[in-house]
Amino acid sequence: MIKEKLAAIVSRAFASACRQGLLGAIPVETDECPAPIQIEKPRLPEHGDLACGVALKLAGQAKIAPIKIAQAIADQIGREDETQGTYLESVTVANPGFINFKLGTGWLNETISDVLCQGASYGKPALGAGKKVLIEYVSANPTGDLHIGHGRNAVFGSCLANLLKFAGYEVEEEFYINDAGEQIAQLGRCAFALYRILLDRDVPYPTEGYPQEYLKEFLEQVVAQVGKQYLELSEEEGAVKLGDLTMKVIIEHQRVLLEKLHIKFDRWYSERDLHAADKVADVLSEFQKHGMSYESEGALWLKTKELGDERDRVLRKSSGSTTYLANDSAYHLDKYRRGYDLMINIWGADHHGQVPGLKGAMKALGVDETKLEVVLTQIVNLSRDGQIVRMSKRMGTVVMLGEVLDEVGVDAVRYYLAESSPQNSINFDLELAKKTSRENPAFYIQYAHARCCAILRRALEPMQGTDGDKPAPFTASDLDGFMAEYKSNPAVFQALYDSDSEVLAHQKALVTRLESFPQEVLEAVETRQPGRLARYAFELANELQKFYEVSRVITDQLSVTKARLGLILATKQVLSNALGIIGVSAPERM
RNA sequence: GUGCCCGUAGCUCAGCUGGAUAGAGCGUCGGUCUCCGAAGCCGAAGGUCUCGAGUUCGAAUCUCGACGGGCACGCCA
Repeated sequence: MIKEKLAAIVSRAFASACRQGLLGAIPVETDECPAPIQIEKPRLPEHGDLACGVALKLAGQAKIAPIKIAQAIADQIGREDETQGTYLESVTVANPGFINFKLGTGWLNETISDVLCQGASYGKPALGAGKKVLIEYVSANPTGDLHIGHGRNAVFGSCLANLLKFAGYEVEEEFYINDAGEQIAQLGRCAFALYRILLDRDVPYPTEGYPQEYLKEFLEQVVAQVGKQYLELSEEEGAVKLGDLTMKVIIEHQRVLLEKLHIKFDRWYSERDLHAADKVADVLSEFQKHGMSYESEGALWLKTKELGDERDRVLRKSSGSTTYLANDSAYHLDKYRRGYDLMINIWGADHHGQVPGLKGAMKALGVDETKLEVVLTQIVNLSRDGQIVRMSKRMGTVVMLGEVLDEVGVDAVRYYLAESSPQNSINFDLELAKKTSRENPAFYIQYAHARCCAILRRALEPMQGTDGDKPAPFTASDLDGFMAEYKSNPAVFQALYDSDSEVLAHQKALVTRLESFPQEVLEAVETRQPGRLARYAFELANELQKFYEVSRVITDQLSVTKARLGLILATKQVLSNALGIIGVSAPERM
């Protein structure tokens, strides 16, 4: 990476300047720069391609003006062998103490060559190698449809999984089904009543529970499957039977919907299995063994207050049934025993209050709780015609994920839901998303990719002109030959640049953007923010468009055409890599 | 009442391990196709970064306090 190479150069220059006693109060024997050397892209183009502000940070210790430090360091740089020739065009110093670099084309050309050599692996960091990660997300209750909030959780989890896979982790994606407990019993009661109502029986619908409207479509499917055969069951048996049938239909509905969003789980983990394998009882005895639980008022409590929570929490109610925390502890202990290096849960922010309890439980079990990360995704506010639609299961105004998908399309939904950082809420206006669907960022990025493909097709097609048709510029085997050259000789790319400084700036900007992809990936992984790559893809698309406006790719000069075709191929590759991580398709034409 | 998240252009959002004149998109207004996809590009207008203190040579960024919005505080799940 260029930034690293520059940082190394600055670091050597620092040591050299230091030895010569040019850095004020900083001792001459200091070899390691006491401030981090960060290379950044300046906001303004006249400040060069890259810049380093380390002199500002050293000013305090050196007790001399930052500009003098910058000058002293910059003076050392020209003497390095590596900077001779094509790599660095200029090194200048600017107030208040920045060192500004104007890049030559050496590294840029190597970047393009690198992209083409590495292809779909370009930008892949090595940090995940050999590490196993479990990402648990969505985990919606099997009692109803998925809404847009689930969609956000789903898209975020899926993008994070893609990102970590790209980074070399061995990733498993898991959906935890809460298919036990009181909510399922309640679903059963509602389902059995609605079943009979749909079959013209006059029975009362439970006042407590899920609204009829909400369950109707699922019960209609159940009726279609099983007919009248359960009509005469007792209330108790009917609730169990219809609850199970309805739940199956709902889970299948959720699975199909998620698949439409291009999400496929490796495992659907059932809470019932947890109970059936006595894992909840196990975890309770583990707590006991660690001396972390006690009985009081007929209930069993976990000593979470000792472990950073605000109070102790109940594990087993006086009724004898276990709490959500106990079940969840059992589930997470099971995850630990499966041996992952990292476990990430994606939860809706409305569950943030559970984090201390679960973390406390993991501490109580003596497992390394830092292996468990919980990412909270804030809510999605949907609006329609500018009116906010509140999401409440009790109201008929809920907009379901399926509806949004049908209206806006998978790619746009994934892009919009992936783009924002999880801790920020999203305002998703359906009418706006539809109205601007041709101009939305997802489309724009795809358009850029399609444009690259169109140019490459052009290179292989006969040219039609007013003075008659000309044969196709190149054949497929010509392009294969070019590719071999691109990979082995970065100098072929020298021909792509213009001498006009404004045009040259666009050309360099595009390559520089390709160059920063690996860094973007690294930062996205470290901060668990795949959304950064969505925004990166947009910026790359924008650089391509600017390049395209001023740089004709297919020209009558072979060396120029060859170099620019290579750049187009590289841009297409990186767009595709970035889109792949956020799960948006990269179309050849549109 | 307590805890967590958020507050940046008319709207939607970046930037937040402190650094140069705070950036995009949409919307608005104005340019731009005999030429590889104009679904594009260029330009203009639009900001006391909610407010107030503090730390600092320097704060949208860090600290504290207001104000505003959201969420959570069960022997529910």
